[in-house]
Amino acid sequence: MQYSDVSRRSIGARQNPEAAAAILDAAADLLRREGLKGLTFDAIARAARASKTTLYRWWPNRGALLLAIYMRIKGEHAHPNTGSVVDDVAQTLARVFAAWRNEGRIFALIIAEAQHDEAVAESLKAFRQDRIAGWQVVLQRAVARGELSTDADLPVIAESILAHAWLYLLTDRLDSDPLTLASNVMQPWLRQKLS
Amino acid sequence: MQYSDVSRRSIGARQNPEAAAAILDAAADLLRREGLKGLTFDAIARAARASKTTLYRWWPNRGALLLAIYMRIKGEHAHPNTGSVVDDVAQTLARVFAAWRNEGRIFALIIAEAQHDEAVAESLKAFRQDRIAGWQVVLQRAVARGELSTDADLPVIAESILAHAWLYLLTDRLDSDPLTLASNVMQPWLRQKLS
Amino acid sequence: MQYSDVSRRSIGARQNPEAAAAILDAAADLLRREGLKGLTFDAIARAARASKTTLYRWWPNRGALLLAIYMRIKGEHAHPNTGSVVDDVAQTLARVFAAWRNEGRIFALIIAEAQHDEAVAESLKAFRQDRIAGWQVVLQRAVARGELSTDADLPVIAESILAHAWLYLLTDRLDSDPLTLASNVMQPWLRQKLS
Amino acid sequence: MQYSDVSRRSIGARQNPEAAAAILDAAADLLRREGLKGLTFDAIARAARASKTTLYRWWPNRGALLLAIYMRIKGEHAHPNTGSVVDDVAQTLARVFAAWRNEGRIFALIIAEAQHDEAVAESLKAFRQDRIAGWQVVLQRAVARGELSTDADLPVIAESILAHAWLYLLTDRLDSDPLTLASNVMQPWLRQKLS
DNA sequence: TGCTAATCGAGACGGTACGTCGTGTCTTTTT
DNA sequence: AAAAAGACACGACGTACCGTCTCGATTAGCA
Repeated sequence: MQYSDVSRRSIGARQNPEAAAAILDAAADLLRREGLKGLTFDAIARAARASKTTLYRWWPNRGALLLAIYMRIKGEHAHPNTGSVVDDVAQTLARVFAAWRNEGRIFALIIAEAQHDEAVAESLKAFRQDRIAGWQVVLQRAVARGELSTDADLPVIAESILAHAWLYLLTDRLDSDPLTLASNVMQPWLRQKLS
Repeated sequence: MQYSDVSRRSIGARQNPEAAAAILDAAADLLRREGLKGLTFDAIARAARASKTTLYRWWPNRGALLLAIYMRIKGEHAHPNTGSVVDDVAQTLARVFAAWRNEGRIFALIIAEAQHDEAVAESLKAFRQDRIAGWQVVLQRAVARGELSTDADLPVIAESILAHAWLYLLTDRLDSDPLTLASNVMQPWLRQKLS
Repeated sequence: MQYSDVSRRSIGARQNPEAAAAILDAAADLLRREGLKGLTFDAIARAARASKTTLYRWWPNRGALLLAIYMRIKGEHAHPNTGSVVDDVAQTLARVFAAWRNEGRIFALIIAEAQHDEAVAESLKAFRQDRIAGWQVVLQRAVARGELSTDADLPVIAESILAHAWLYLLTDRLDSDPLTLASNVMQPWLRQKLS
Repeated sequence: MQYSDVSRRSIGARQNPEAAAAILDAAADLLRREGLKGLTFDAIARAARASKTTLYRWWPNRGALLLAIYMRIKGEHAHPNTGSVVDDVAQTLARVFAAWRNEGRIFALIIAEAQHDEAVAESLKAFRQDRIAGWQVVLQRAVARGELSTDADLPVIAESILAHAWLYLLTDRLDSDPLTLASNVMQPWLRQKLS
């Protein structure tokens, strides 16, 4: 099956963003329709009327492509600011879990792919570090509010959140209540515990 | 490279245990030497001097084979009792990480396989719940010692430990210092916090 | 386009002659219809409903395949025995030229292929030596008849005939009169020259 | 590997001879170093620091390019006059074979290319007829000397020499002894035969 | 004792994907 | 108008794995 009707041309000695867009569209579509097994470079090229060379020029391996698909679908998001770090975490987890569910668990597949593909592992590492950094914003606000101690090890907390999120993804529990999870994860770090 | 020197014969109208053993040995060995990529049915058959028919007869897919390898390798183990929950956790993590490293990260591949193999996912779930239960022993001793509050949610703590262990496995950080990790994970739950 | 309707199965741990036959049929057909450019391993496999692996198992390179096609089309032939070596050569050349014409000049393509493919060159060399040996039969009869001197260097004469035949093939003169050519080539070697 | 260090620029609305020269140099060099397989438009462009556009503008196909390379390399040469036709032929063959060897057997590739390129075939035909005419000079001297009969068919003899030369080229036997070949080819035509 | 039935090694088979390479066309920017 | 540069669609290359199959040899248990 073919995704685009027409193929594109070169636009000179530089990469054509239209090609990348068409490829990602076709790939995301394929993934949704056929699952991970159907997401081959051959099939994507066929569907996008692109050449495999072009695919490999943009993304040198399957993992890079998966990450690109993921990034494109995920979109941007700001961290919520509810005034409570537990709620902030809960809301963020809710949004992330929803996204993971809708995308056919692409992200789980990326993690799986990283287990036997060095390059994917590398890309995933960079992505993970970016996410860890992202959580710091939320946590720093909690410190400012006095919810967390000023000497709390924020990267450790961020990684803990991430570890739980991944576990829930990998064990197919994305339907769990995010608030409960957020509470379980964050509770021990809070300064004033509920009596 | 070839694992067995001689090939086996049929021993009549029943399965030959030697064949199964040779196959699992060869598979485990391949996994250690060549990594996850090299663990193909073709390569295993070649190395074990077995026929693909035999492999497929016993283990119809890669997931089944992986679980068989893992079950064969992993042995039993008791939880240590050092008098400090952080040390207990650290020692256990050290042992688990060492095992995971030596096995060529089979367990990571099983998690990966579970992402697109229902049967493997099911087996993995049972295994995970067993591990969670196992941690309770260590944590209950900590409660008895007064390190943890009596109303601490032990399954939540156990799952937190597991989440971090998995994260470290999946992100290829099995060489990290187990004590640091144990400390980071357990610290917030301890009763005596630093003022 | 597809040549065979059904694909074949394995017939055990040995090559299936039906597969080879279907492949050669499809290849010959493709060559006739599409020319040398269309004769790719991919296209042949597609047309014959065979896997590329099977093609490569039988013929490791294009030249070997070309030779096989040639051999299959060419068929067997005995050297004529007219009582005159010039006529024998003329008749054989006539038959060879006719075959070369009908086959879309496959043999010229084989020679061409041999110019940049070591393996083809090797196969062609073996074939050529076989042909040289074949000519000896005709020449020995001529020696017996007294047409050629007993100390004539038969391989040299045979190679001379072959050189001329190749030249006519490669320069697209297969329509030339074989008797004139035979006469030109053989005349100087004959013992009794026509006055 | 790169043939030119710097790339050239346009010299206005006309072709840049430096570009043509660099391209032919690079092509000839590539042919010598990498063989016929390595002589691709991509590789030439890379080595000559030229753009493929320029290559295709000047030589629309491989045959045209090959002929250009050959014309550029081959120089002029006179036929030797040793007093013996066999030696004349031997010396000429020696020179031709040496040239063919040094050129990376370009001429063989031209013959090959002519098998599926009409234009190349045409050029090759003209070249061949020129060579036949060239041989007449040598043969006429032999007639004058009495080595050949006055009613010998010189074009036939010339073509015979050429047929053998081509055969040796195409079957990769350019290292053969030219004197033996010349003797084998010319012997039967000589007037004084060994009794 | 001979027959049946299942297993074994072996490896060919049709498929399909891989990642790379060459082809000929194109656009852009510079001269 | 020509030059370098290089992206593009296309499609072939040769290899690897997959899962299925057929074969001939083997051997235990049943008749």
